[in-house]
Amino acid sequence: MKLSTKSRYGVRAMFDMAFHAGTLPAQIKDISRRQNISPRYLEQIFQDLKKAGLLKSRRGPQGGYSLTRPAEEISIKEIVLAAEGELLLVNCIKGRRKDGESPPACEFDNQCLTQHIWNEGSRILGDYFASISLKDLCEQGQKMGLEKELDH
Amino acid sequence: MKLSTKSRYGVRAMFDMAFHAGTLPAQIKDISRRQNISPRYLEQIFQDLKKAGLLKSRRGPQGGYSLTRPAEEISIKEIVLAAEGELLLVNCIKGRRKDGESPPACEFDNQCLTQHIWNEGSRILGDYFASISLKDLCEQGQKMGLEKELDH
DNA sequence: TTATTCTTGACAGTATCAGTAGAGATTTTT
DNA sequence: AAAAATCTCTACTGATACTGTCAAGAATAA
Repeated sequence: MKLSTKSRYGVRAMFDMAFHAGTLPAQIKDISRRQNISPRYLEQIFQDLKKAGLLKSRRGPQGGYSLTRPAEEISIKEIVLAAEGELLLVNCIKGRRKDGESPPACEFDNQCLTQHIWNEGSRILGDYFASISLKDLCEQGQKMGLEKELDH
Repeated sequence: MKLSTKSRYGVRAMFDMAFHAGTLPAQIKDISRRQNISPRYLEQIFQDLKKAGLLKSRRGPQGGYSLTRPAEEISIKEIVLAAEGELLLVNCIKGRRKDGESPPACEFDNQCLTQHIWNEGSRILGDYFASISLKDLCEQGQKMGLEKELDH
């Protein structure tokens, strides 16, 4: 029931980008240094975040990554979702495809009382994460007196 | 971010016991048959639930397990807690022992903005699980027309 | 052209999960 | 006292996912 480090690093990295944002894209090496995350690993995470449409990139000198949207429009939920793949406490019924080819669902299917609990729990958690934006984190960081190290 | 099968099986098994409760203790073999859970694995889970004080046991013929408290006084949170060991989305700060020997905490410690989010998420999830009792599940099971198979 | 930076895919060690298994302890029944 | 039923404890195992590392390549700015 633990979040993977991808989620935690992902959120930290995205916050870092929003907090230290300058005019030029932020680079892996700076983010990984400030956040103490393995740069090679962060690369992978950023690919996930990019696929999810949260980041855009630019190669070459002066290149790097930048947020695709303003910080107040990016929620923790989106980041966790992109990093984790999904936000479900159980695997029971995920899928439920329309083409009839349903994945190996729980054998109790709709008769399962506990299914509802896990789904509701997932929803509640997702709603909480959705209620927090990167901007919220930035404001909190400023209150705490975190130093801004402007990227360029 | 998935719950382990211990939690899911644990809740199902505890519900099963509450729902089919007779005068004598419920036995592993009956519960595992009805819930389609490996009996040897369920043994292990029940040891955890027993250590947590949710179950009591009796050996020998006519022996088995029974709930230590009425179904309305046992919440899903307690079961998940017993099976999962803890209800925390991250490992960052758990521990914080008083003897100074603190476990390897997150290097950012209190400066970590995201820590608060994960802790709050854990709390919210725990509160939801705490709001549901085994009795609630039993009532729902009755509404759904689940057949009771009284143990003895 | 060169240096910089992201991109893609493969690889590996470790830990955890999910389950199996065997031998032992306790209790009831006969 | 013996036998059978049931829980108890510990160890083991195969599969999977997690948490990285690494190498070679592609794009871009200077």
